[in-house]
Amino acid sequence: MAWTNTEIARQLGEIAELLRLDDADAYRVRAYERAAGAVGAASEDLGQLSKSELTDVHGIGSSTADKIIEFQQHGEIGLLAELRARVSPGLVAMTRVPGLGPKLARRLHDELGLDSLDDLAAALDDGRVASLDGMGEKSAAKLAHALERIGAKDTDRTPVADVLDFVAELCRRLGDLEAVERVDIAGSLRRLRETVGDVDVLVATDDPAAVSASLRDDAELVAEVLAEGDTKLSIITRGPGVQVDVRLVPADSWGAALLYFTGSKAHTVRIRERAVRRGLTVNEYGIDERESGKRVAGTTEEEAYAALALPWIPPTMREDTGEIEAADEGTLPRVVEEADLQGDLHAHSDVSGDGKASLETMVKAAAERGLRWWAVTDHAENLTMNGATRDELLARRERLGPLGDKYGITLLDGLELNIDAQGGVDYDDDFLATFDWCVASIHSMLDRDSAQQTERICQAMTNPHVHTIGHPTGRQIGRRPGYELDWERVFETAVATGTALEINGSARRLDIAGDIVRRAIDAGITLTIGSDAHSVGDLDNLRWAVKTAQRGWATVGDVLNCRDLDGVRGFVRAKREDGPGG
DNA sequence: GCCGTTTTCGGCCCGACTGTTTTCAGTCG
Repeated sequence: MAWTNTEIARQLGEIAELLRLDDADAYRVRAYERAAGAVGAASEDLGQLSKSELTDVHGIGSSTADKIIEFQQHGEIGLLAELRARVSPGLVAMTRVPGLGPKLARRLHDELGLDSLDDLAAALDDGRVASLDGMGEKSAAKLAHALERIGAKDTDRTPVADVLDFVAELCRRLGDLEAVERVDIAGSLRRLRETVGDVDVLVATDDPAAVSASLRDDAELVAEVLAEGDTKLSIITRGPGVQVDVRLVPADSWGAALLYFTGSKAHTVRIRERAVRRGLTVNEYGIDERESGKRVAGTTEEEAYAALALPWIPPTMREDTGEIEAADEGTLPRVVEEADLQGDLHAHSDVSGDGKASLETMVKAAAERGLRWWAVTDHAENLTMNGATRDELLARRERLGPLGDKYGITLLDGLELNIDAQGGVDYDDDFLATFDWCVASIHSMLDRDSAQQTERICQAMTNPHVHTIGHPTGRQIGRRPGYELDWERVFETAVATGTALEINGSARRLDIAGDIVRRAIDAGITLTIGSDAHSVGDLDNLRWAVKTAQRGWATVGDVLNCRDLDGVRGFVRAKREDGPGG
């Protein structure tokens, strides 16, 4: 079988990491990092390509192409095997400590014989690290502290769901300060990566010292100050205990700073290289002519991109996965935006047990958000403890018309069905046929293997009354991985049966993820967006679902929620009439 | 190791913060 791009990218990434520790030429390291990124972003299976096809991919040259072919043929890359033999795993582990990079790790290993995090802790404790040339008590104390911090966590990244509320409050407080003109989230949180390493917050101000001092002294938000300078304050927060870097810039640098600090790193590097080719230089303060130093852009992001002859690129697409090339060629898709949504296709009321708000409260909130239609998809009866009975659902049905009229929104009579071990769902076809909209999801037997979960989902899709599959992989970010579905089979079955796949907007789920969204679109799948709201506040999840859709380059045409009521009903009808048994 | 609107060779993105080395290297994003 062919190796996946993900695995090839991992191999190349590990080569880069080990080369860096082996003190290799920095540009050679970077070349492997870039190649790994290019492989990870490729939409076709690189394991199948010839050498000349491989070198056609930007970032892959002759040498890397040989490595990929070597891996495909032998399941191993000789260079990586050599590096693994030469660079000890303990050395790699030590570089996981924030503030401890490859140079210092190498010295600790060579000069002090340290070869694990335990060795490092001991050497910090007895003063050997502090006594190294160029080190001192303060450096050692910082490392000891950083080591303690990573020791308490099993990963150095935090799920977005754990930081969103806290960061919103932090931004609100910053925004209330006299000296603050603008405040916004940048970094991976703006791009909505599913986990964040640290949080970047951008502040426009004429008085950075005042802003920095105000936040630094806010004991409710700040557990610890890591660094404080004229343009940056780094803190560890209370609450989620995450690092937040607050960048302080003048208002006329806002756009350049937003571009710079939103990243991704790969995207901004490409941007700066493009600038150099055009005789410009880009930093967080602006875009300047290289020769004269004359400022040509910087106040807004649109202006900054325009100075590089590019349209504005949505933050969610800035991963260097082809967006710069597409923008350059004028083929960047206009991705779906929250304002394009006409409705929500997955949400709950307290008719099913885990809903936290009444049907009327939810309907009112949905209408106030400007949605034209809203599908209430309470849990069906097989969900132990929480499912609604047939009678409860029939009673709910009677209320939908009047409530819709009262609040000026059309309500779709919906269900969230439970996919059982064999791919069946809660109710018979006759009863299901009386509903407007059905999501079907796996809520039980989450430990089944990949083949079984794929089979359950594909079987459920053959039901003419199952319109979309809810949170398809079942993942909960930071808690449990999703099942490894056989995507090719899932896509084929979805197309054959006219079934959609959901992008679930719960920040804990973001399921399916952006990279799968992109593959699904290529396969011709229709996507649905679901807030999976169990409370009024959860309706905000639509925003996260939309951002996830953008990460997969989804357009209005790919997302069922962007259609009017007739469009949704047409999709439902097409499935019932054309699907197996329809 | 990769790449080409100066180049098939010789470059390759930019700046802040920290600690400590009185002029800068390492790390980070």
